[in-house]
Order: sequence, then structure tokens, then C-alpha cells
Amino acid sequence: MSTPAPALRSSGDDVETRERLLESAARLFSERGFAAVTVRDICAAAHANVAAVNYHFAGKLGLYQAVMRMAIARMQDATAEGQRAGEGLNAEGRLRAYVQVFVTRVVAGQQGWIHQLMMRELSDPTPALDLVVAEVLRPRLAYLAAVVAELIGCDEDDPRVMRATFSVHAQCVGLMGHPIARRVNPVLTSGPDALEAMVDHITEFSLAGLWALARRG
Amino acid sequence: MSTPAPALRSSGDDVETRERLLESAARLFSERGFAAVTVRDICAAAHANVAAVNYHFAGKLGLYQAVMRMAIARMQDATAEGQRAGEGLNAEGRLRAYVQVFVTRVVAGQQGWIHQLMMRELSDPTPALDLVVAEVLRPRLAYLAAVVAELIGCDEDDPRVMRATFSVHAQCVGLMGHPIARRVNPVLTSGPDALEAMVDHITEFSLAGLWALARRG
Amino acid sequence: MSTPAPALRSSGDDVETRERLLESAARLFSERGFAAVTVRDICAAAHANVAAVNYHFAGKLGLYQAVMRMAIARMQDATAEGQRAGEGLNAEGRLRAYVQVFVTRVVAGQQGWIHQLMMRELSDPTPALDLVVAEVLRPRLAYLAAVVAELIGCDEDDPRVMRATFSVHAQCVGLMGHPIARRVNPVLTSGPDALEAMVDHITEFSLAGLWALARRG
Amino acid sequence: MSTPAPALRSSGDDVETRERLLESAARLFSERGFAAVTVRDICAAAHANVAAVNYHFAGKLGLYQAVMRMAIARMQDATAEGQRAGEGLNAEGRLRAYVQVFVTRVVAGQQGWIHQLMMRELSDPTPALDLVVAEVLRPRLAYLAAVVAELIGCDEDDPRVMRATFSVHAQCVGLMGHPIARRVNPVLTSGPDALEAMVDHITEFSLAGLWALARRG
DNA sequence: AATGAATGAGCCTTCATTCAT
DNA sequence: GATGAATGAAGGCTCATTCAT
Repeated sequence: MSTPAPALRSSGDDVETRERLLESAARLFSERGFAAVTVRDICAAAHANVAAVNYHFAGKLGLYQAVMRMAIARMQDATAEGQRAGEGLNAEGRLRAYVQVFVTRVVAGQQGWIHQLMMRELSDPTPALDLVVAEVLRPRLAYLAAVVAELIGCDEDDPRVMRATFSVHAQCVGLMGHPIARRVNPVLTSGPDALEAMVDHITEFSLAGLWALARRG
Repeated sequence: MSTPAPALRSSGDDVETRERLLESAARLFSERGFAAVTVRDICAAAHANVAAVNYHFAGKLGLYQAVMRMAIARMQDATAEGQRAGEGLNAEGRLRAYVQVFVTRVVAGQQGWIHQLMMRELSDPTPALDLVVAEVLRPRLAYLAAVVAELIGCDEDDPRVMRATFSVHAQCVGLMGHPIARRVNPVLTSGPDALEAMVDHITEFSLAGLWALARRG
Repeated sequence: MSTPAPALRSSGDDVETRERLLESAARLFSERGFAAVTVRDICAAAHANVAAVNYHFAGKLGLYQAVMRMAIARMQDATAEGQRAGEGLNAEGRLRAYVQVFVTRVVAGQQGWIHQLMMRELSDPTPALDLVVAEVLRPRLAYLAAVVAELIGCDEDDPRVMRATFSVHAQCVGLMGHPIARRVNPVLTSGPDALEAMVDHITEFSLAGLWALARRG
Repeated sequence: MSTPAPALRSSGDDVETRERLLESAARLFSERGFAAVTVRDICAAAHANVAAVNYHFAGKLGLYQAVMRMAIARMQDATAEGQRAGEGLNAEGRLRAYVQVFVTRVVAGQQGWIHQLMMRELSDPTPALDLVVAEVLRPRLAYLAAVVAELIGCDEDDPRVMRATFSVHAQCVGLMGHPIARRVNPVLTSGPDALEAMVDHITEFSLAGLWALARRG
């Protein structure tokens, strides 16, 4: 946004300092949290000068916000992918596709740093969280709610839809605490087919719950 | 050792300094996190001297650990209450009782600070998390797994039990993020009967899922 | 001096707290120096309360001064012993006796703490050093100067006496740095007869120097 | 690394901050000792910021070590000067030259802070003392021992050499306590020719002692 | 754009001392 | 006399930020 377009450097391996800072910051902030990371840590990891963060991002906070904007963009990609995977399928298929995409992203994602960052935002909200809620969470849940409403067979405003949407969402997100889940029950997320089995389970378990709500009328 | 017999003070509001420190620290640590709280903040809130933390708890970390021990004790009380509430009931009743107790505690608890603290431990683990896992989480899930196994009608070691236990647990714990849930969908946890409805929903939704697993054999 | 005569305690092993404090303080101050020893260290070592030092000695400094007074008294004993050992002997014998007593005290003394303390006063003088100079050093050097003057055969005010007295004194005192001397040349002060040999050497070496001064007129 | 090429400053008295810190620290540490000097004192004296010590020397201890390294370098210069002054002379002349150089350096040196610092290391050793012993004291005494051995006329390993070397060394070093020596006997080191007289005395006194050892065989 | 020395606020901790019991 | 909780003044150090180059 406010970042000055940097002049391209001649040296080959010297990617833009700005990019290296973003990368290092994303990794470090997600690993240790905002407060526990020093500007010097980031600059050292990015092979940049101590003052680089202030120059490019107008301070530590500016860098954090840039990282969050990057994370939001990636999460919007994921939402799009979840919807694309369900295109052309019936409601049941769209539910399975949704669970499939998000569970895979959350647990096995090569972009695990994003969810670490989100965990931190949940427990220690910054103004950036509002953006996440508005631009990521709400659209995502709106899509899921539509699928759920079709499966129950009622209007999207029905309170049952909201609660059931929450139930499905909670099971997907619950794996985010998987460093702990792994400690308590390693079988859930470790092993070659564990993740596929988990996707099948959540889908089946949730469908049963949804049909029960449908029957109840 | 931990609580030297206190000489009775005349002034009413003047509880033992040690206790006041624990209280203030619990509140502040859960609100802002370990790093963002200064010893001076805590002492000011507790109307105590700056050096009091070091005297009574051998440093900021010692105070944090004492707070965590307190939190663990309260959570163990909750586990006990959850089990007591299910005594004499069949498996279905014990599941409902379990959900009832924990959802109530998590969302409406006058001890909300505990779950804030746990959220932070999840995203930013300290050595204390091991204690929480071993002394709170594992026993709690072991109890829930027994209930689940009876409802499915299979051995506790069955992989389906582990996954279904996770599904129930995730729905209860998912409410921990309710400051966010509330922003997305206020109806879930706000309002006079919202919580009761949520307990009913989770129980019904989960029972349907469990029965489906039972039918599948 | 200003110390209140303490009432004797009934309990047997409970020597007076005041004495235990003095002992512990003497050991700790000489081992680590005034600044590096905390009042709490001393009280812990003396099995006394934190406030005991202030009660008995009106503060840390008061305790240090009491320790120095004790040290001065012991050094005066040593001076007396050095003189007594030379009684009835000729000047040569009195010189040997003097060297004998002080070298033994300095190096092998069971009261090594005194010399450690004096080393510290030399490098980091406190007001107490004036007392040491006036009540210990000056009398001791006055006695030695008399012996030296007799050996040179001139008046005590002769500048040669002062310088020669210094030469003898310096050799005795030089062993105070013997932890370092030992590192450089272990043979000097280690081994069964090393100390006796050292006393003989200093005496012989110094007598030769003194006679040379005598010859020169 | 240790001395980055400094940009020339306009203001005259504004030497490089790093150098000013070293200077002030050398003076203050030698005057008051490590513990009694605060980082704030040093920075104030050097007209530098409180954080400068940490920036340039990674902490108070790092600064102290840098000061000690500086002291060691200066002492090695002195050793070299002592040897150079004796070049081409016979053993007697080399002894006199040695005494001359060190007595002058120790007492009248414009770098008196070095010996103050060494006094402190003797009474309160830090790891730096090992370095001093290895790189300064041992070479210096080795040189002196060679001179002494030639004067006695025996092998350098002879125990008499070690003891006589100590005797000479002790007389030179004994003047280090000269703030005290001056109090006891001001004539020794004060006055225009006092120092020259002292050098002559130590040389003559020691030569007589050495010849006595030589005669004894 | 980049560099790195310099800045000053602020943090945790230590310590001698005091005071009510 | 003894106790131990409480006090407040520093002290060393870290850190984000600025500034001259």
C-alpha cells in the first residue's frame, strides 16, 4: 500500500529486502508471537539492516500488519479453493469438499504459519483481527451455512443452521490445536492415512447430525 | 509453606498481599499475556510494592507458574463436577451432563480468565502446558472417551472412539473462541436461553453422529 | 562498643547470634569482598534472621567495621608474638624470628581470612584502613626498623633504615599474593619444608643486603 | 571488527564513543572496583548513552574484559621496555635496568590505573587473572630469573633462583601498595629524587643478597 | 536504499533497611 | 531479642526507533 516501489537490484541472489523481511517476519511472528520477536531477530534472519524494518514498514507494527495482510490473502485463496472443489456437486459433496480442503490446509499445510498466526490473534486480538473476521471468516462461514441449510432443508436464517455450521466449523478448526491433540492422542493426525480418515469421520459424523436436525423438522 | 498462617489484619479490604498478587496476576496475564504484563502493573493492581512479586514468588515467572497451578486446580474441580453431574445416569445422560458443565464453564464462567489463559498456552506453549495436558486434559478426555465408547458400543481403543471423542470435545472447546464467534454470529452465545439451546444442540448433534458410527458397526 | 550486652540464651548449641554473625561475616567478607556479600548471605550462613544484622550492628557497614576491629585485634596478637619470639636474642636472631612468625602467619595461617581482608583493604581502602595503619602496621614496622637499624649500625632515622625495612617487609608481605605466586612457581610455598626454606632464604638474603648497607657506611 | 573505521567528527573533544567508554571505564574500575562502578557512572563520564556499553561491549562484563585486555597490552609493552633497557649490558646492568623500569612504571606511571587494577585482581580474581599470569607475569619473571641465575652462577632450575627472583620481584611490586607505604613512611616515594634512591637501594640490596647466595654455592 | 552507531524509555531483579508483631 | 513481610531505590540490560552518512 504505502510501500515505495523499490528499485530493482542488479545482484541476482539479492531478492528484494522488503520480501525477505516479510518472509522472515511471517515465520518468526507465527513461531514466537509479536512481543517475543525483536526487530533485530527479523533483520538478522532476513540478512537486512536493523533500520530496514522502519524504512520499509514504518515500524514493527507496520511489518506485522503487512504480514497479516499477506495471511488474509492466502486464506482467501483457500476459501476460493474450497468452493471450487465443490462446484458441480450436490450439498453432501460440497460439505465433504469443504472439510477436505480446510482440514488438509490446517493440519498438513505447507503454510502452517498462517494458522499459528490466527491462533495468536484469537488469544491476543489486534485490530487486524477485525479484518480477518470481515474478509475471511464471515465469507467462509456464509458459504458453509448455505451448504448446511440445504442439507437440513430449511432457511439460512434458521437458528439450527447457525449452530450446525458452528459444529462443523469447530471440528475443522479444532485440529488447529493439533500440537496438543497430538500429545493427547497421536493417532488422530499422525500416520499416512490418518488425515483422510479424519476427513471421512468429520463428514460422516456431521452428516448424521445434520440429518437428525432435518428429521426433527 | 505456600500459605503461611496470616496474622489477622484490622483493615477489611487488606487481604494477604500474596493472595492479592495472585488475583491481579491471574486477571492481567489472561487479559494481556505474560510478556505484555509488567510486574509493576501487577503490583499496582494489587496495591503492593514492586518487590513483592520477587519476595513471594521469586520472580515474574514464578508468579505465572503459581497462577497456572491455580488454574489447573480449578479445572480439576470442573472435571470432578462434570463427572458428579453424570453420576447415576445412563451414557446419554452422562454425555449431556458433560457438555452442560463444560459449555457453561467455558462461556459463562465467572472464571473466564482460566480459558483465556489456556488459549494463550495453546498458541504459545510454556512448560506449564505439559502439566495441563497431563493433569487436566488427559483425565477429562479419558472420561469422555468411556462415555463415547459405551454409546458407540465398542472398545475404548477403537479408532472411531478417539475421533468421535475429538468431535465432541472440539465443539465444546470451540466456544472458547466465542469472542470471535460472537462477532460472526451473535445469536450463538448471547441471549437468555442461547446457552441452553447450544448445550442441547451439541448433545443432539453429537448423539446422532455417535449412533451413525454405532450403526456402521 | 555500641553493642548492647545480649542476654544469655538458655539453649545450649545456640551460641550468641551476634557471635555467629561476626564469624560468618568475617569468612564471607574475606572470601568475596564487602560489596559482593549480601546481608541475607551472612544471616543465612549464621542461621539468623534477615534483620539481625541491623539489630546487632546497625547495618551492614557496622558489621564490617566490627569484623575489622576483630581482625586488628588478631594482628596485634601476631605483632606481640613476633616480638616475644625474638626476646633475648641478638639483632640477627630477632630478624629471623620476625620473618619466621609473619611468613608462617601469612601463608599457613589458620586465620587466612585476615590477610584476605587486608589485601582487599589495600586495593579498596575504607576508613578502617587508617585504623589498621595506625594500630598495626606502624607499630610492627617500628619494631622491625629498630632491628634493622641495629644490624646496619646507624640511627633509626637514617633513610637507609626506612628503605631496608621496606625491603624486608615487602618480601614477607609479598607472600600474601601467594595464590598467584603458586600459579607461577608452585615450589615456593608448596611442599612440606618449602615454608621453612623460604624463611631461611628471606633472612639470609636480607642479612646480606643489610650488611652491604652497613659496609657502605 | 574491534575498531570500525570511524567517520571523522567535527567537534574536537568528541573521540569515538567506544574509546571514551574504554578510557572512563579504565579509570573508574581501577578507582572503585568492578562492583562499585555502575554502567551509568561510566556512560556519564564518557558522555555516552546508558545503552552504549551494551552496544559496544555486550554488557558491563564485556567492558571490563576489554579494559583488562588493554591493561595486558600495556604491561607487555612495559616488559619489552624493561628488556630493551638492559640490552647490551651485563647481568648486573640488566638487573638495574629491570628494577628501574618497573619501579618507575609502578609508582610514577601515568598509567597508575593498571596497577590498581592488578591489585584488585589479586584480591578478587576474575577469569582475566589467568590471562595476566600467562601473558604478563610468567614471561616477566622468566626474564628476571635468567638474570638472577647468571648473577648467582647456577642453573635456572635451581630453587635458589626461584626464591631470589621472588625477593627482587616482591620489592618492586611492594611499592604497588604505595598509598599505604606513603602513609607509613612518606620519604620512601615522595620527593624529587626519592624514586631514584629507591631504585638504587633495591638494586644494591638485592645484588648483595644474590652474591651471598652465589658464595654459599 | 542501506548502514550502524546512538538514543532513552522501560523492564525485571536485587538489596539494605524498616516495622509491626 | 527475634521474625519475616514489606519497602523503595538503584542497577544491568533490552528494545524499537532515529539520524548522519
